[in-house]
Amino acid sequence: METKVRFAPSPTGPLHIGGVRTALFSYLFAKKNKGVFILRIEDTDQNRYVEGSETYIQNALEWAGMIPDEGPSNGGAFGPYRQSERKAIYQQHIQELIARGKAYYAFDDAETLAEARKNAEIKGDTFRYGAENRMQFNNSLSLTKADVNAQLKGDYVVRLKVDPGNIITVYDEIRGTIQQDSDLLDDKILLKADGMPTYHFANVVDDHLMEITTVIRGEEWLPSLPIHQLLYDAFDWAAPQFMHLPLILKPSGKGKLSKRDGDKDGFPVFPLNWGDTAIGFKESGFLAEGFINYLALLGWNSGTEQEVYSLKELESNFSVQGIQKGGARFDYEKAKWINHQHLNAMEATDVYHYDLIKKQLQGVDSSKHLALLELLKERLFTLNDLAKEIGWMQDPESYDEKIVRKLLSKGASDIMAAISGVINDLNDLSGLKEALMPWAKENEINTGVMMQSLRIALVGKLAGPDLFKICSILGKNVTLNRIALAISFFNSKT
RNA sequence: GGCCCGUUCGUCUAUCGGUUAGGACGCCAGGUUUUCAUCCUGGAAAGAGGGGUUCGACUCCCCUACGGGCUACCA
Repeated sequence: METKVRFAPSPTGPLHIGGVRTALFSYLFAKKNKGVFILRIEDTDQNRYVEGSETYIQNALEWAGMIPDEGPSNGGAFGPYRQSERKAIYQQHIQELIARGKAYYAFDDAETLAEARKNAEIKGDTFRYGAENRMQFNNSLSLTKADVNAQLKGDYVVRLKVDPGNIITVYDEIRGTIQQDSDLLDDKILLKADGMPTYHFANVVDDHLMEITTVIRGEEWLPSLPIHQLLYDAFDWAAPQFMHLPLILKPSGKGKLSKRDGDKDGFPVFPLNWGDTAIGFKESGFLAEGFINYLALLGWNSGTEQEVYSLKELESNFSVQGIQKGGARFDYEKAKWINHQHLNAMEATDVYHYDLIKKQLQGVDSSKHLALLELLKERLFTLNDLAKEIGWMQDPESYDEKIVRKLLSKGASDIMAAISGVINDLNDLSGLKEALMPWAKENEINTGVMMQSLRIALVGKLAGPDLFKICSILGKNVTLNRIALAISFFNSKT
């Protein structure tokens, strides 16, 4: 049987990093098994619907390189792929469940239930709408047929009829067998008063109809797995296999990772920008593969010591055995390091394709762009790091005075003047090192002082890439000019 | 509160009864770079606690602690 995995987010805002990882594991599992990856939009809650979310989800998946084989935008044989467009399907199936005696109508209003909940709480109990008390409420099990028919003209919901006294056994591929006493389960609402299904019902019906073989979702769904199993049983359907992924936790402290953590410590928790309210990994200078690579490592490992993977490598190396049970803390430093590995492995010409890179290169002579990237890409952890690495393309605004004083006492001005002479005799500066080093030796000039003086003259401080490469990129005129500028500054200090 | 899941260096993790408990990020030191970063080498750093089972437990079982999730006509 062909493996079919779905990613089923709700369009309630930008896709969180945890959602992306669920998508990633689903995608990887599908690809690993030469199966199908499906996107299904779970928009059954009209109150929480946020405009633009679906587009965001699509864009995020596309950026990450996880293109769905079937979904709302590209269709497929099992559509529609938006739950809001499948109302008739749910209606039909809810009728089947009622006919089978596995579900029933309920007419209790919100106040009644709220009060019952409050009373239970006062007694220290957990409120449950179930076998032990369902006859005390207004529903098609407790009311006469005539009353039910009358009530059906107004608002109603449909509830699952959970039989008491059973031990429900479910199986999770990551955690193994899990058992649950059915007495502790609620008669969950399957169909809401607005005619829309709840998650539990829509999910089971759709997964079955779409012939999903493997359900991969967050750990928060584990407690409702027995309910879902009951639903499959009620329809006489075979349940798919289940994998419940561990959560992504805050970098430190308690709880799961939230947008707030990112805002506080200045890192993204979303794949892409969401208006100006949330920053994305993409805009923060991450390569899609670096981002995905890090995410894969949060809760999965190959069992080898390899940590840097391309998407393709992840697709072929992915395995359920490598999925972690416990939650994983988010670590932005490691994420950047992974990104750095990917960046470093790229050709400069490929790095140059990124808009983020081009933006930082604006105002720089375009004939020098590639040479700059060649020189600097190994220093980048994110694409956005380029700007601070090319500061020396501008004449220095100031000189590190502490170093200047030190160099002054060692005759820096005279050395620089002499260097100017050497440079002046050169046609271009690509051979500067070969010219300057022997010259210094010959004239018994301290190379340390020479190099430091030159660096201060060109950069203003003792930092940055190889000096001779800097000179070469800057060119003869700029180099000479900066040395002259530095000499006059040095002299003003004496 | 009830139910469910989890727990190896600070962090991500390897180990699937017998190991000097391995790797990576971060940190520290040294080297390369006559600078900084990169890079290379080295170092410090872990089995939550208590009971079992076993010749032998990080590994299997139980209890406790801690962490997380669920407990909506939200997903």
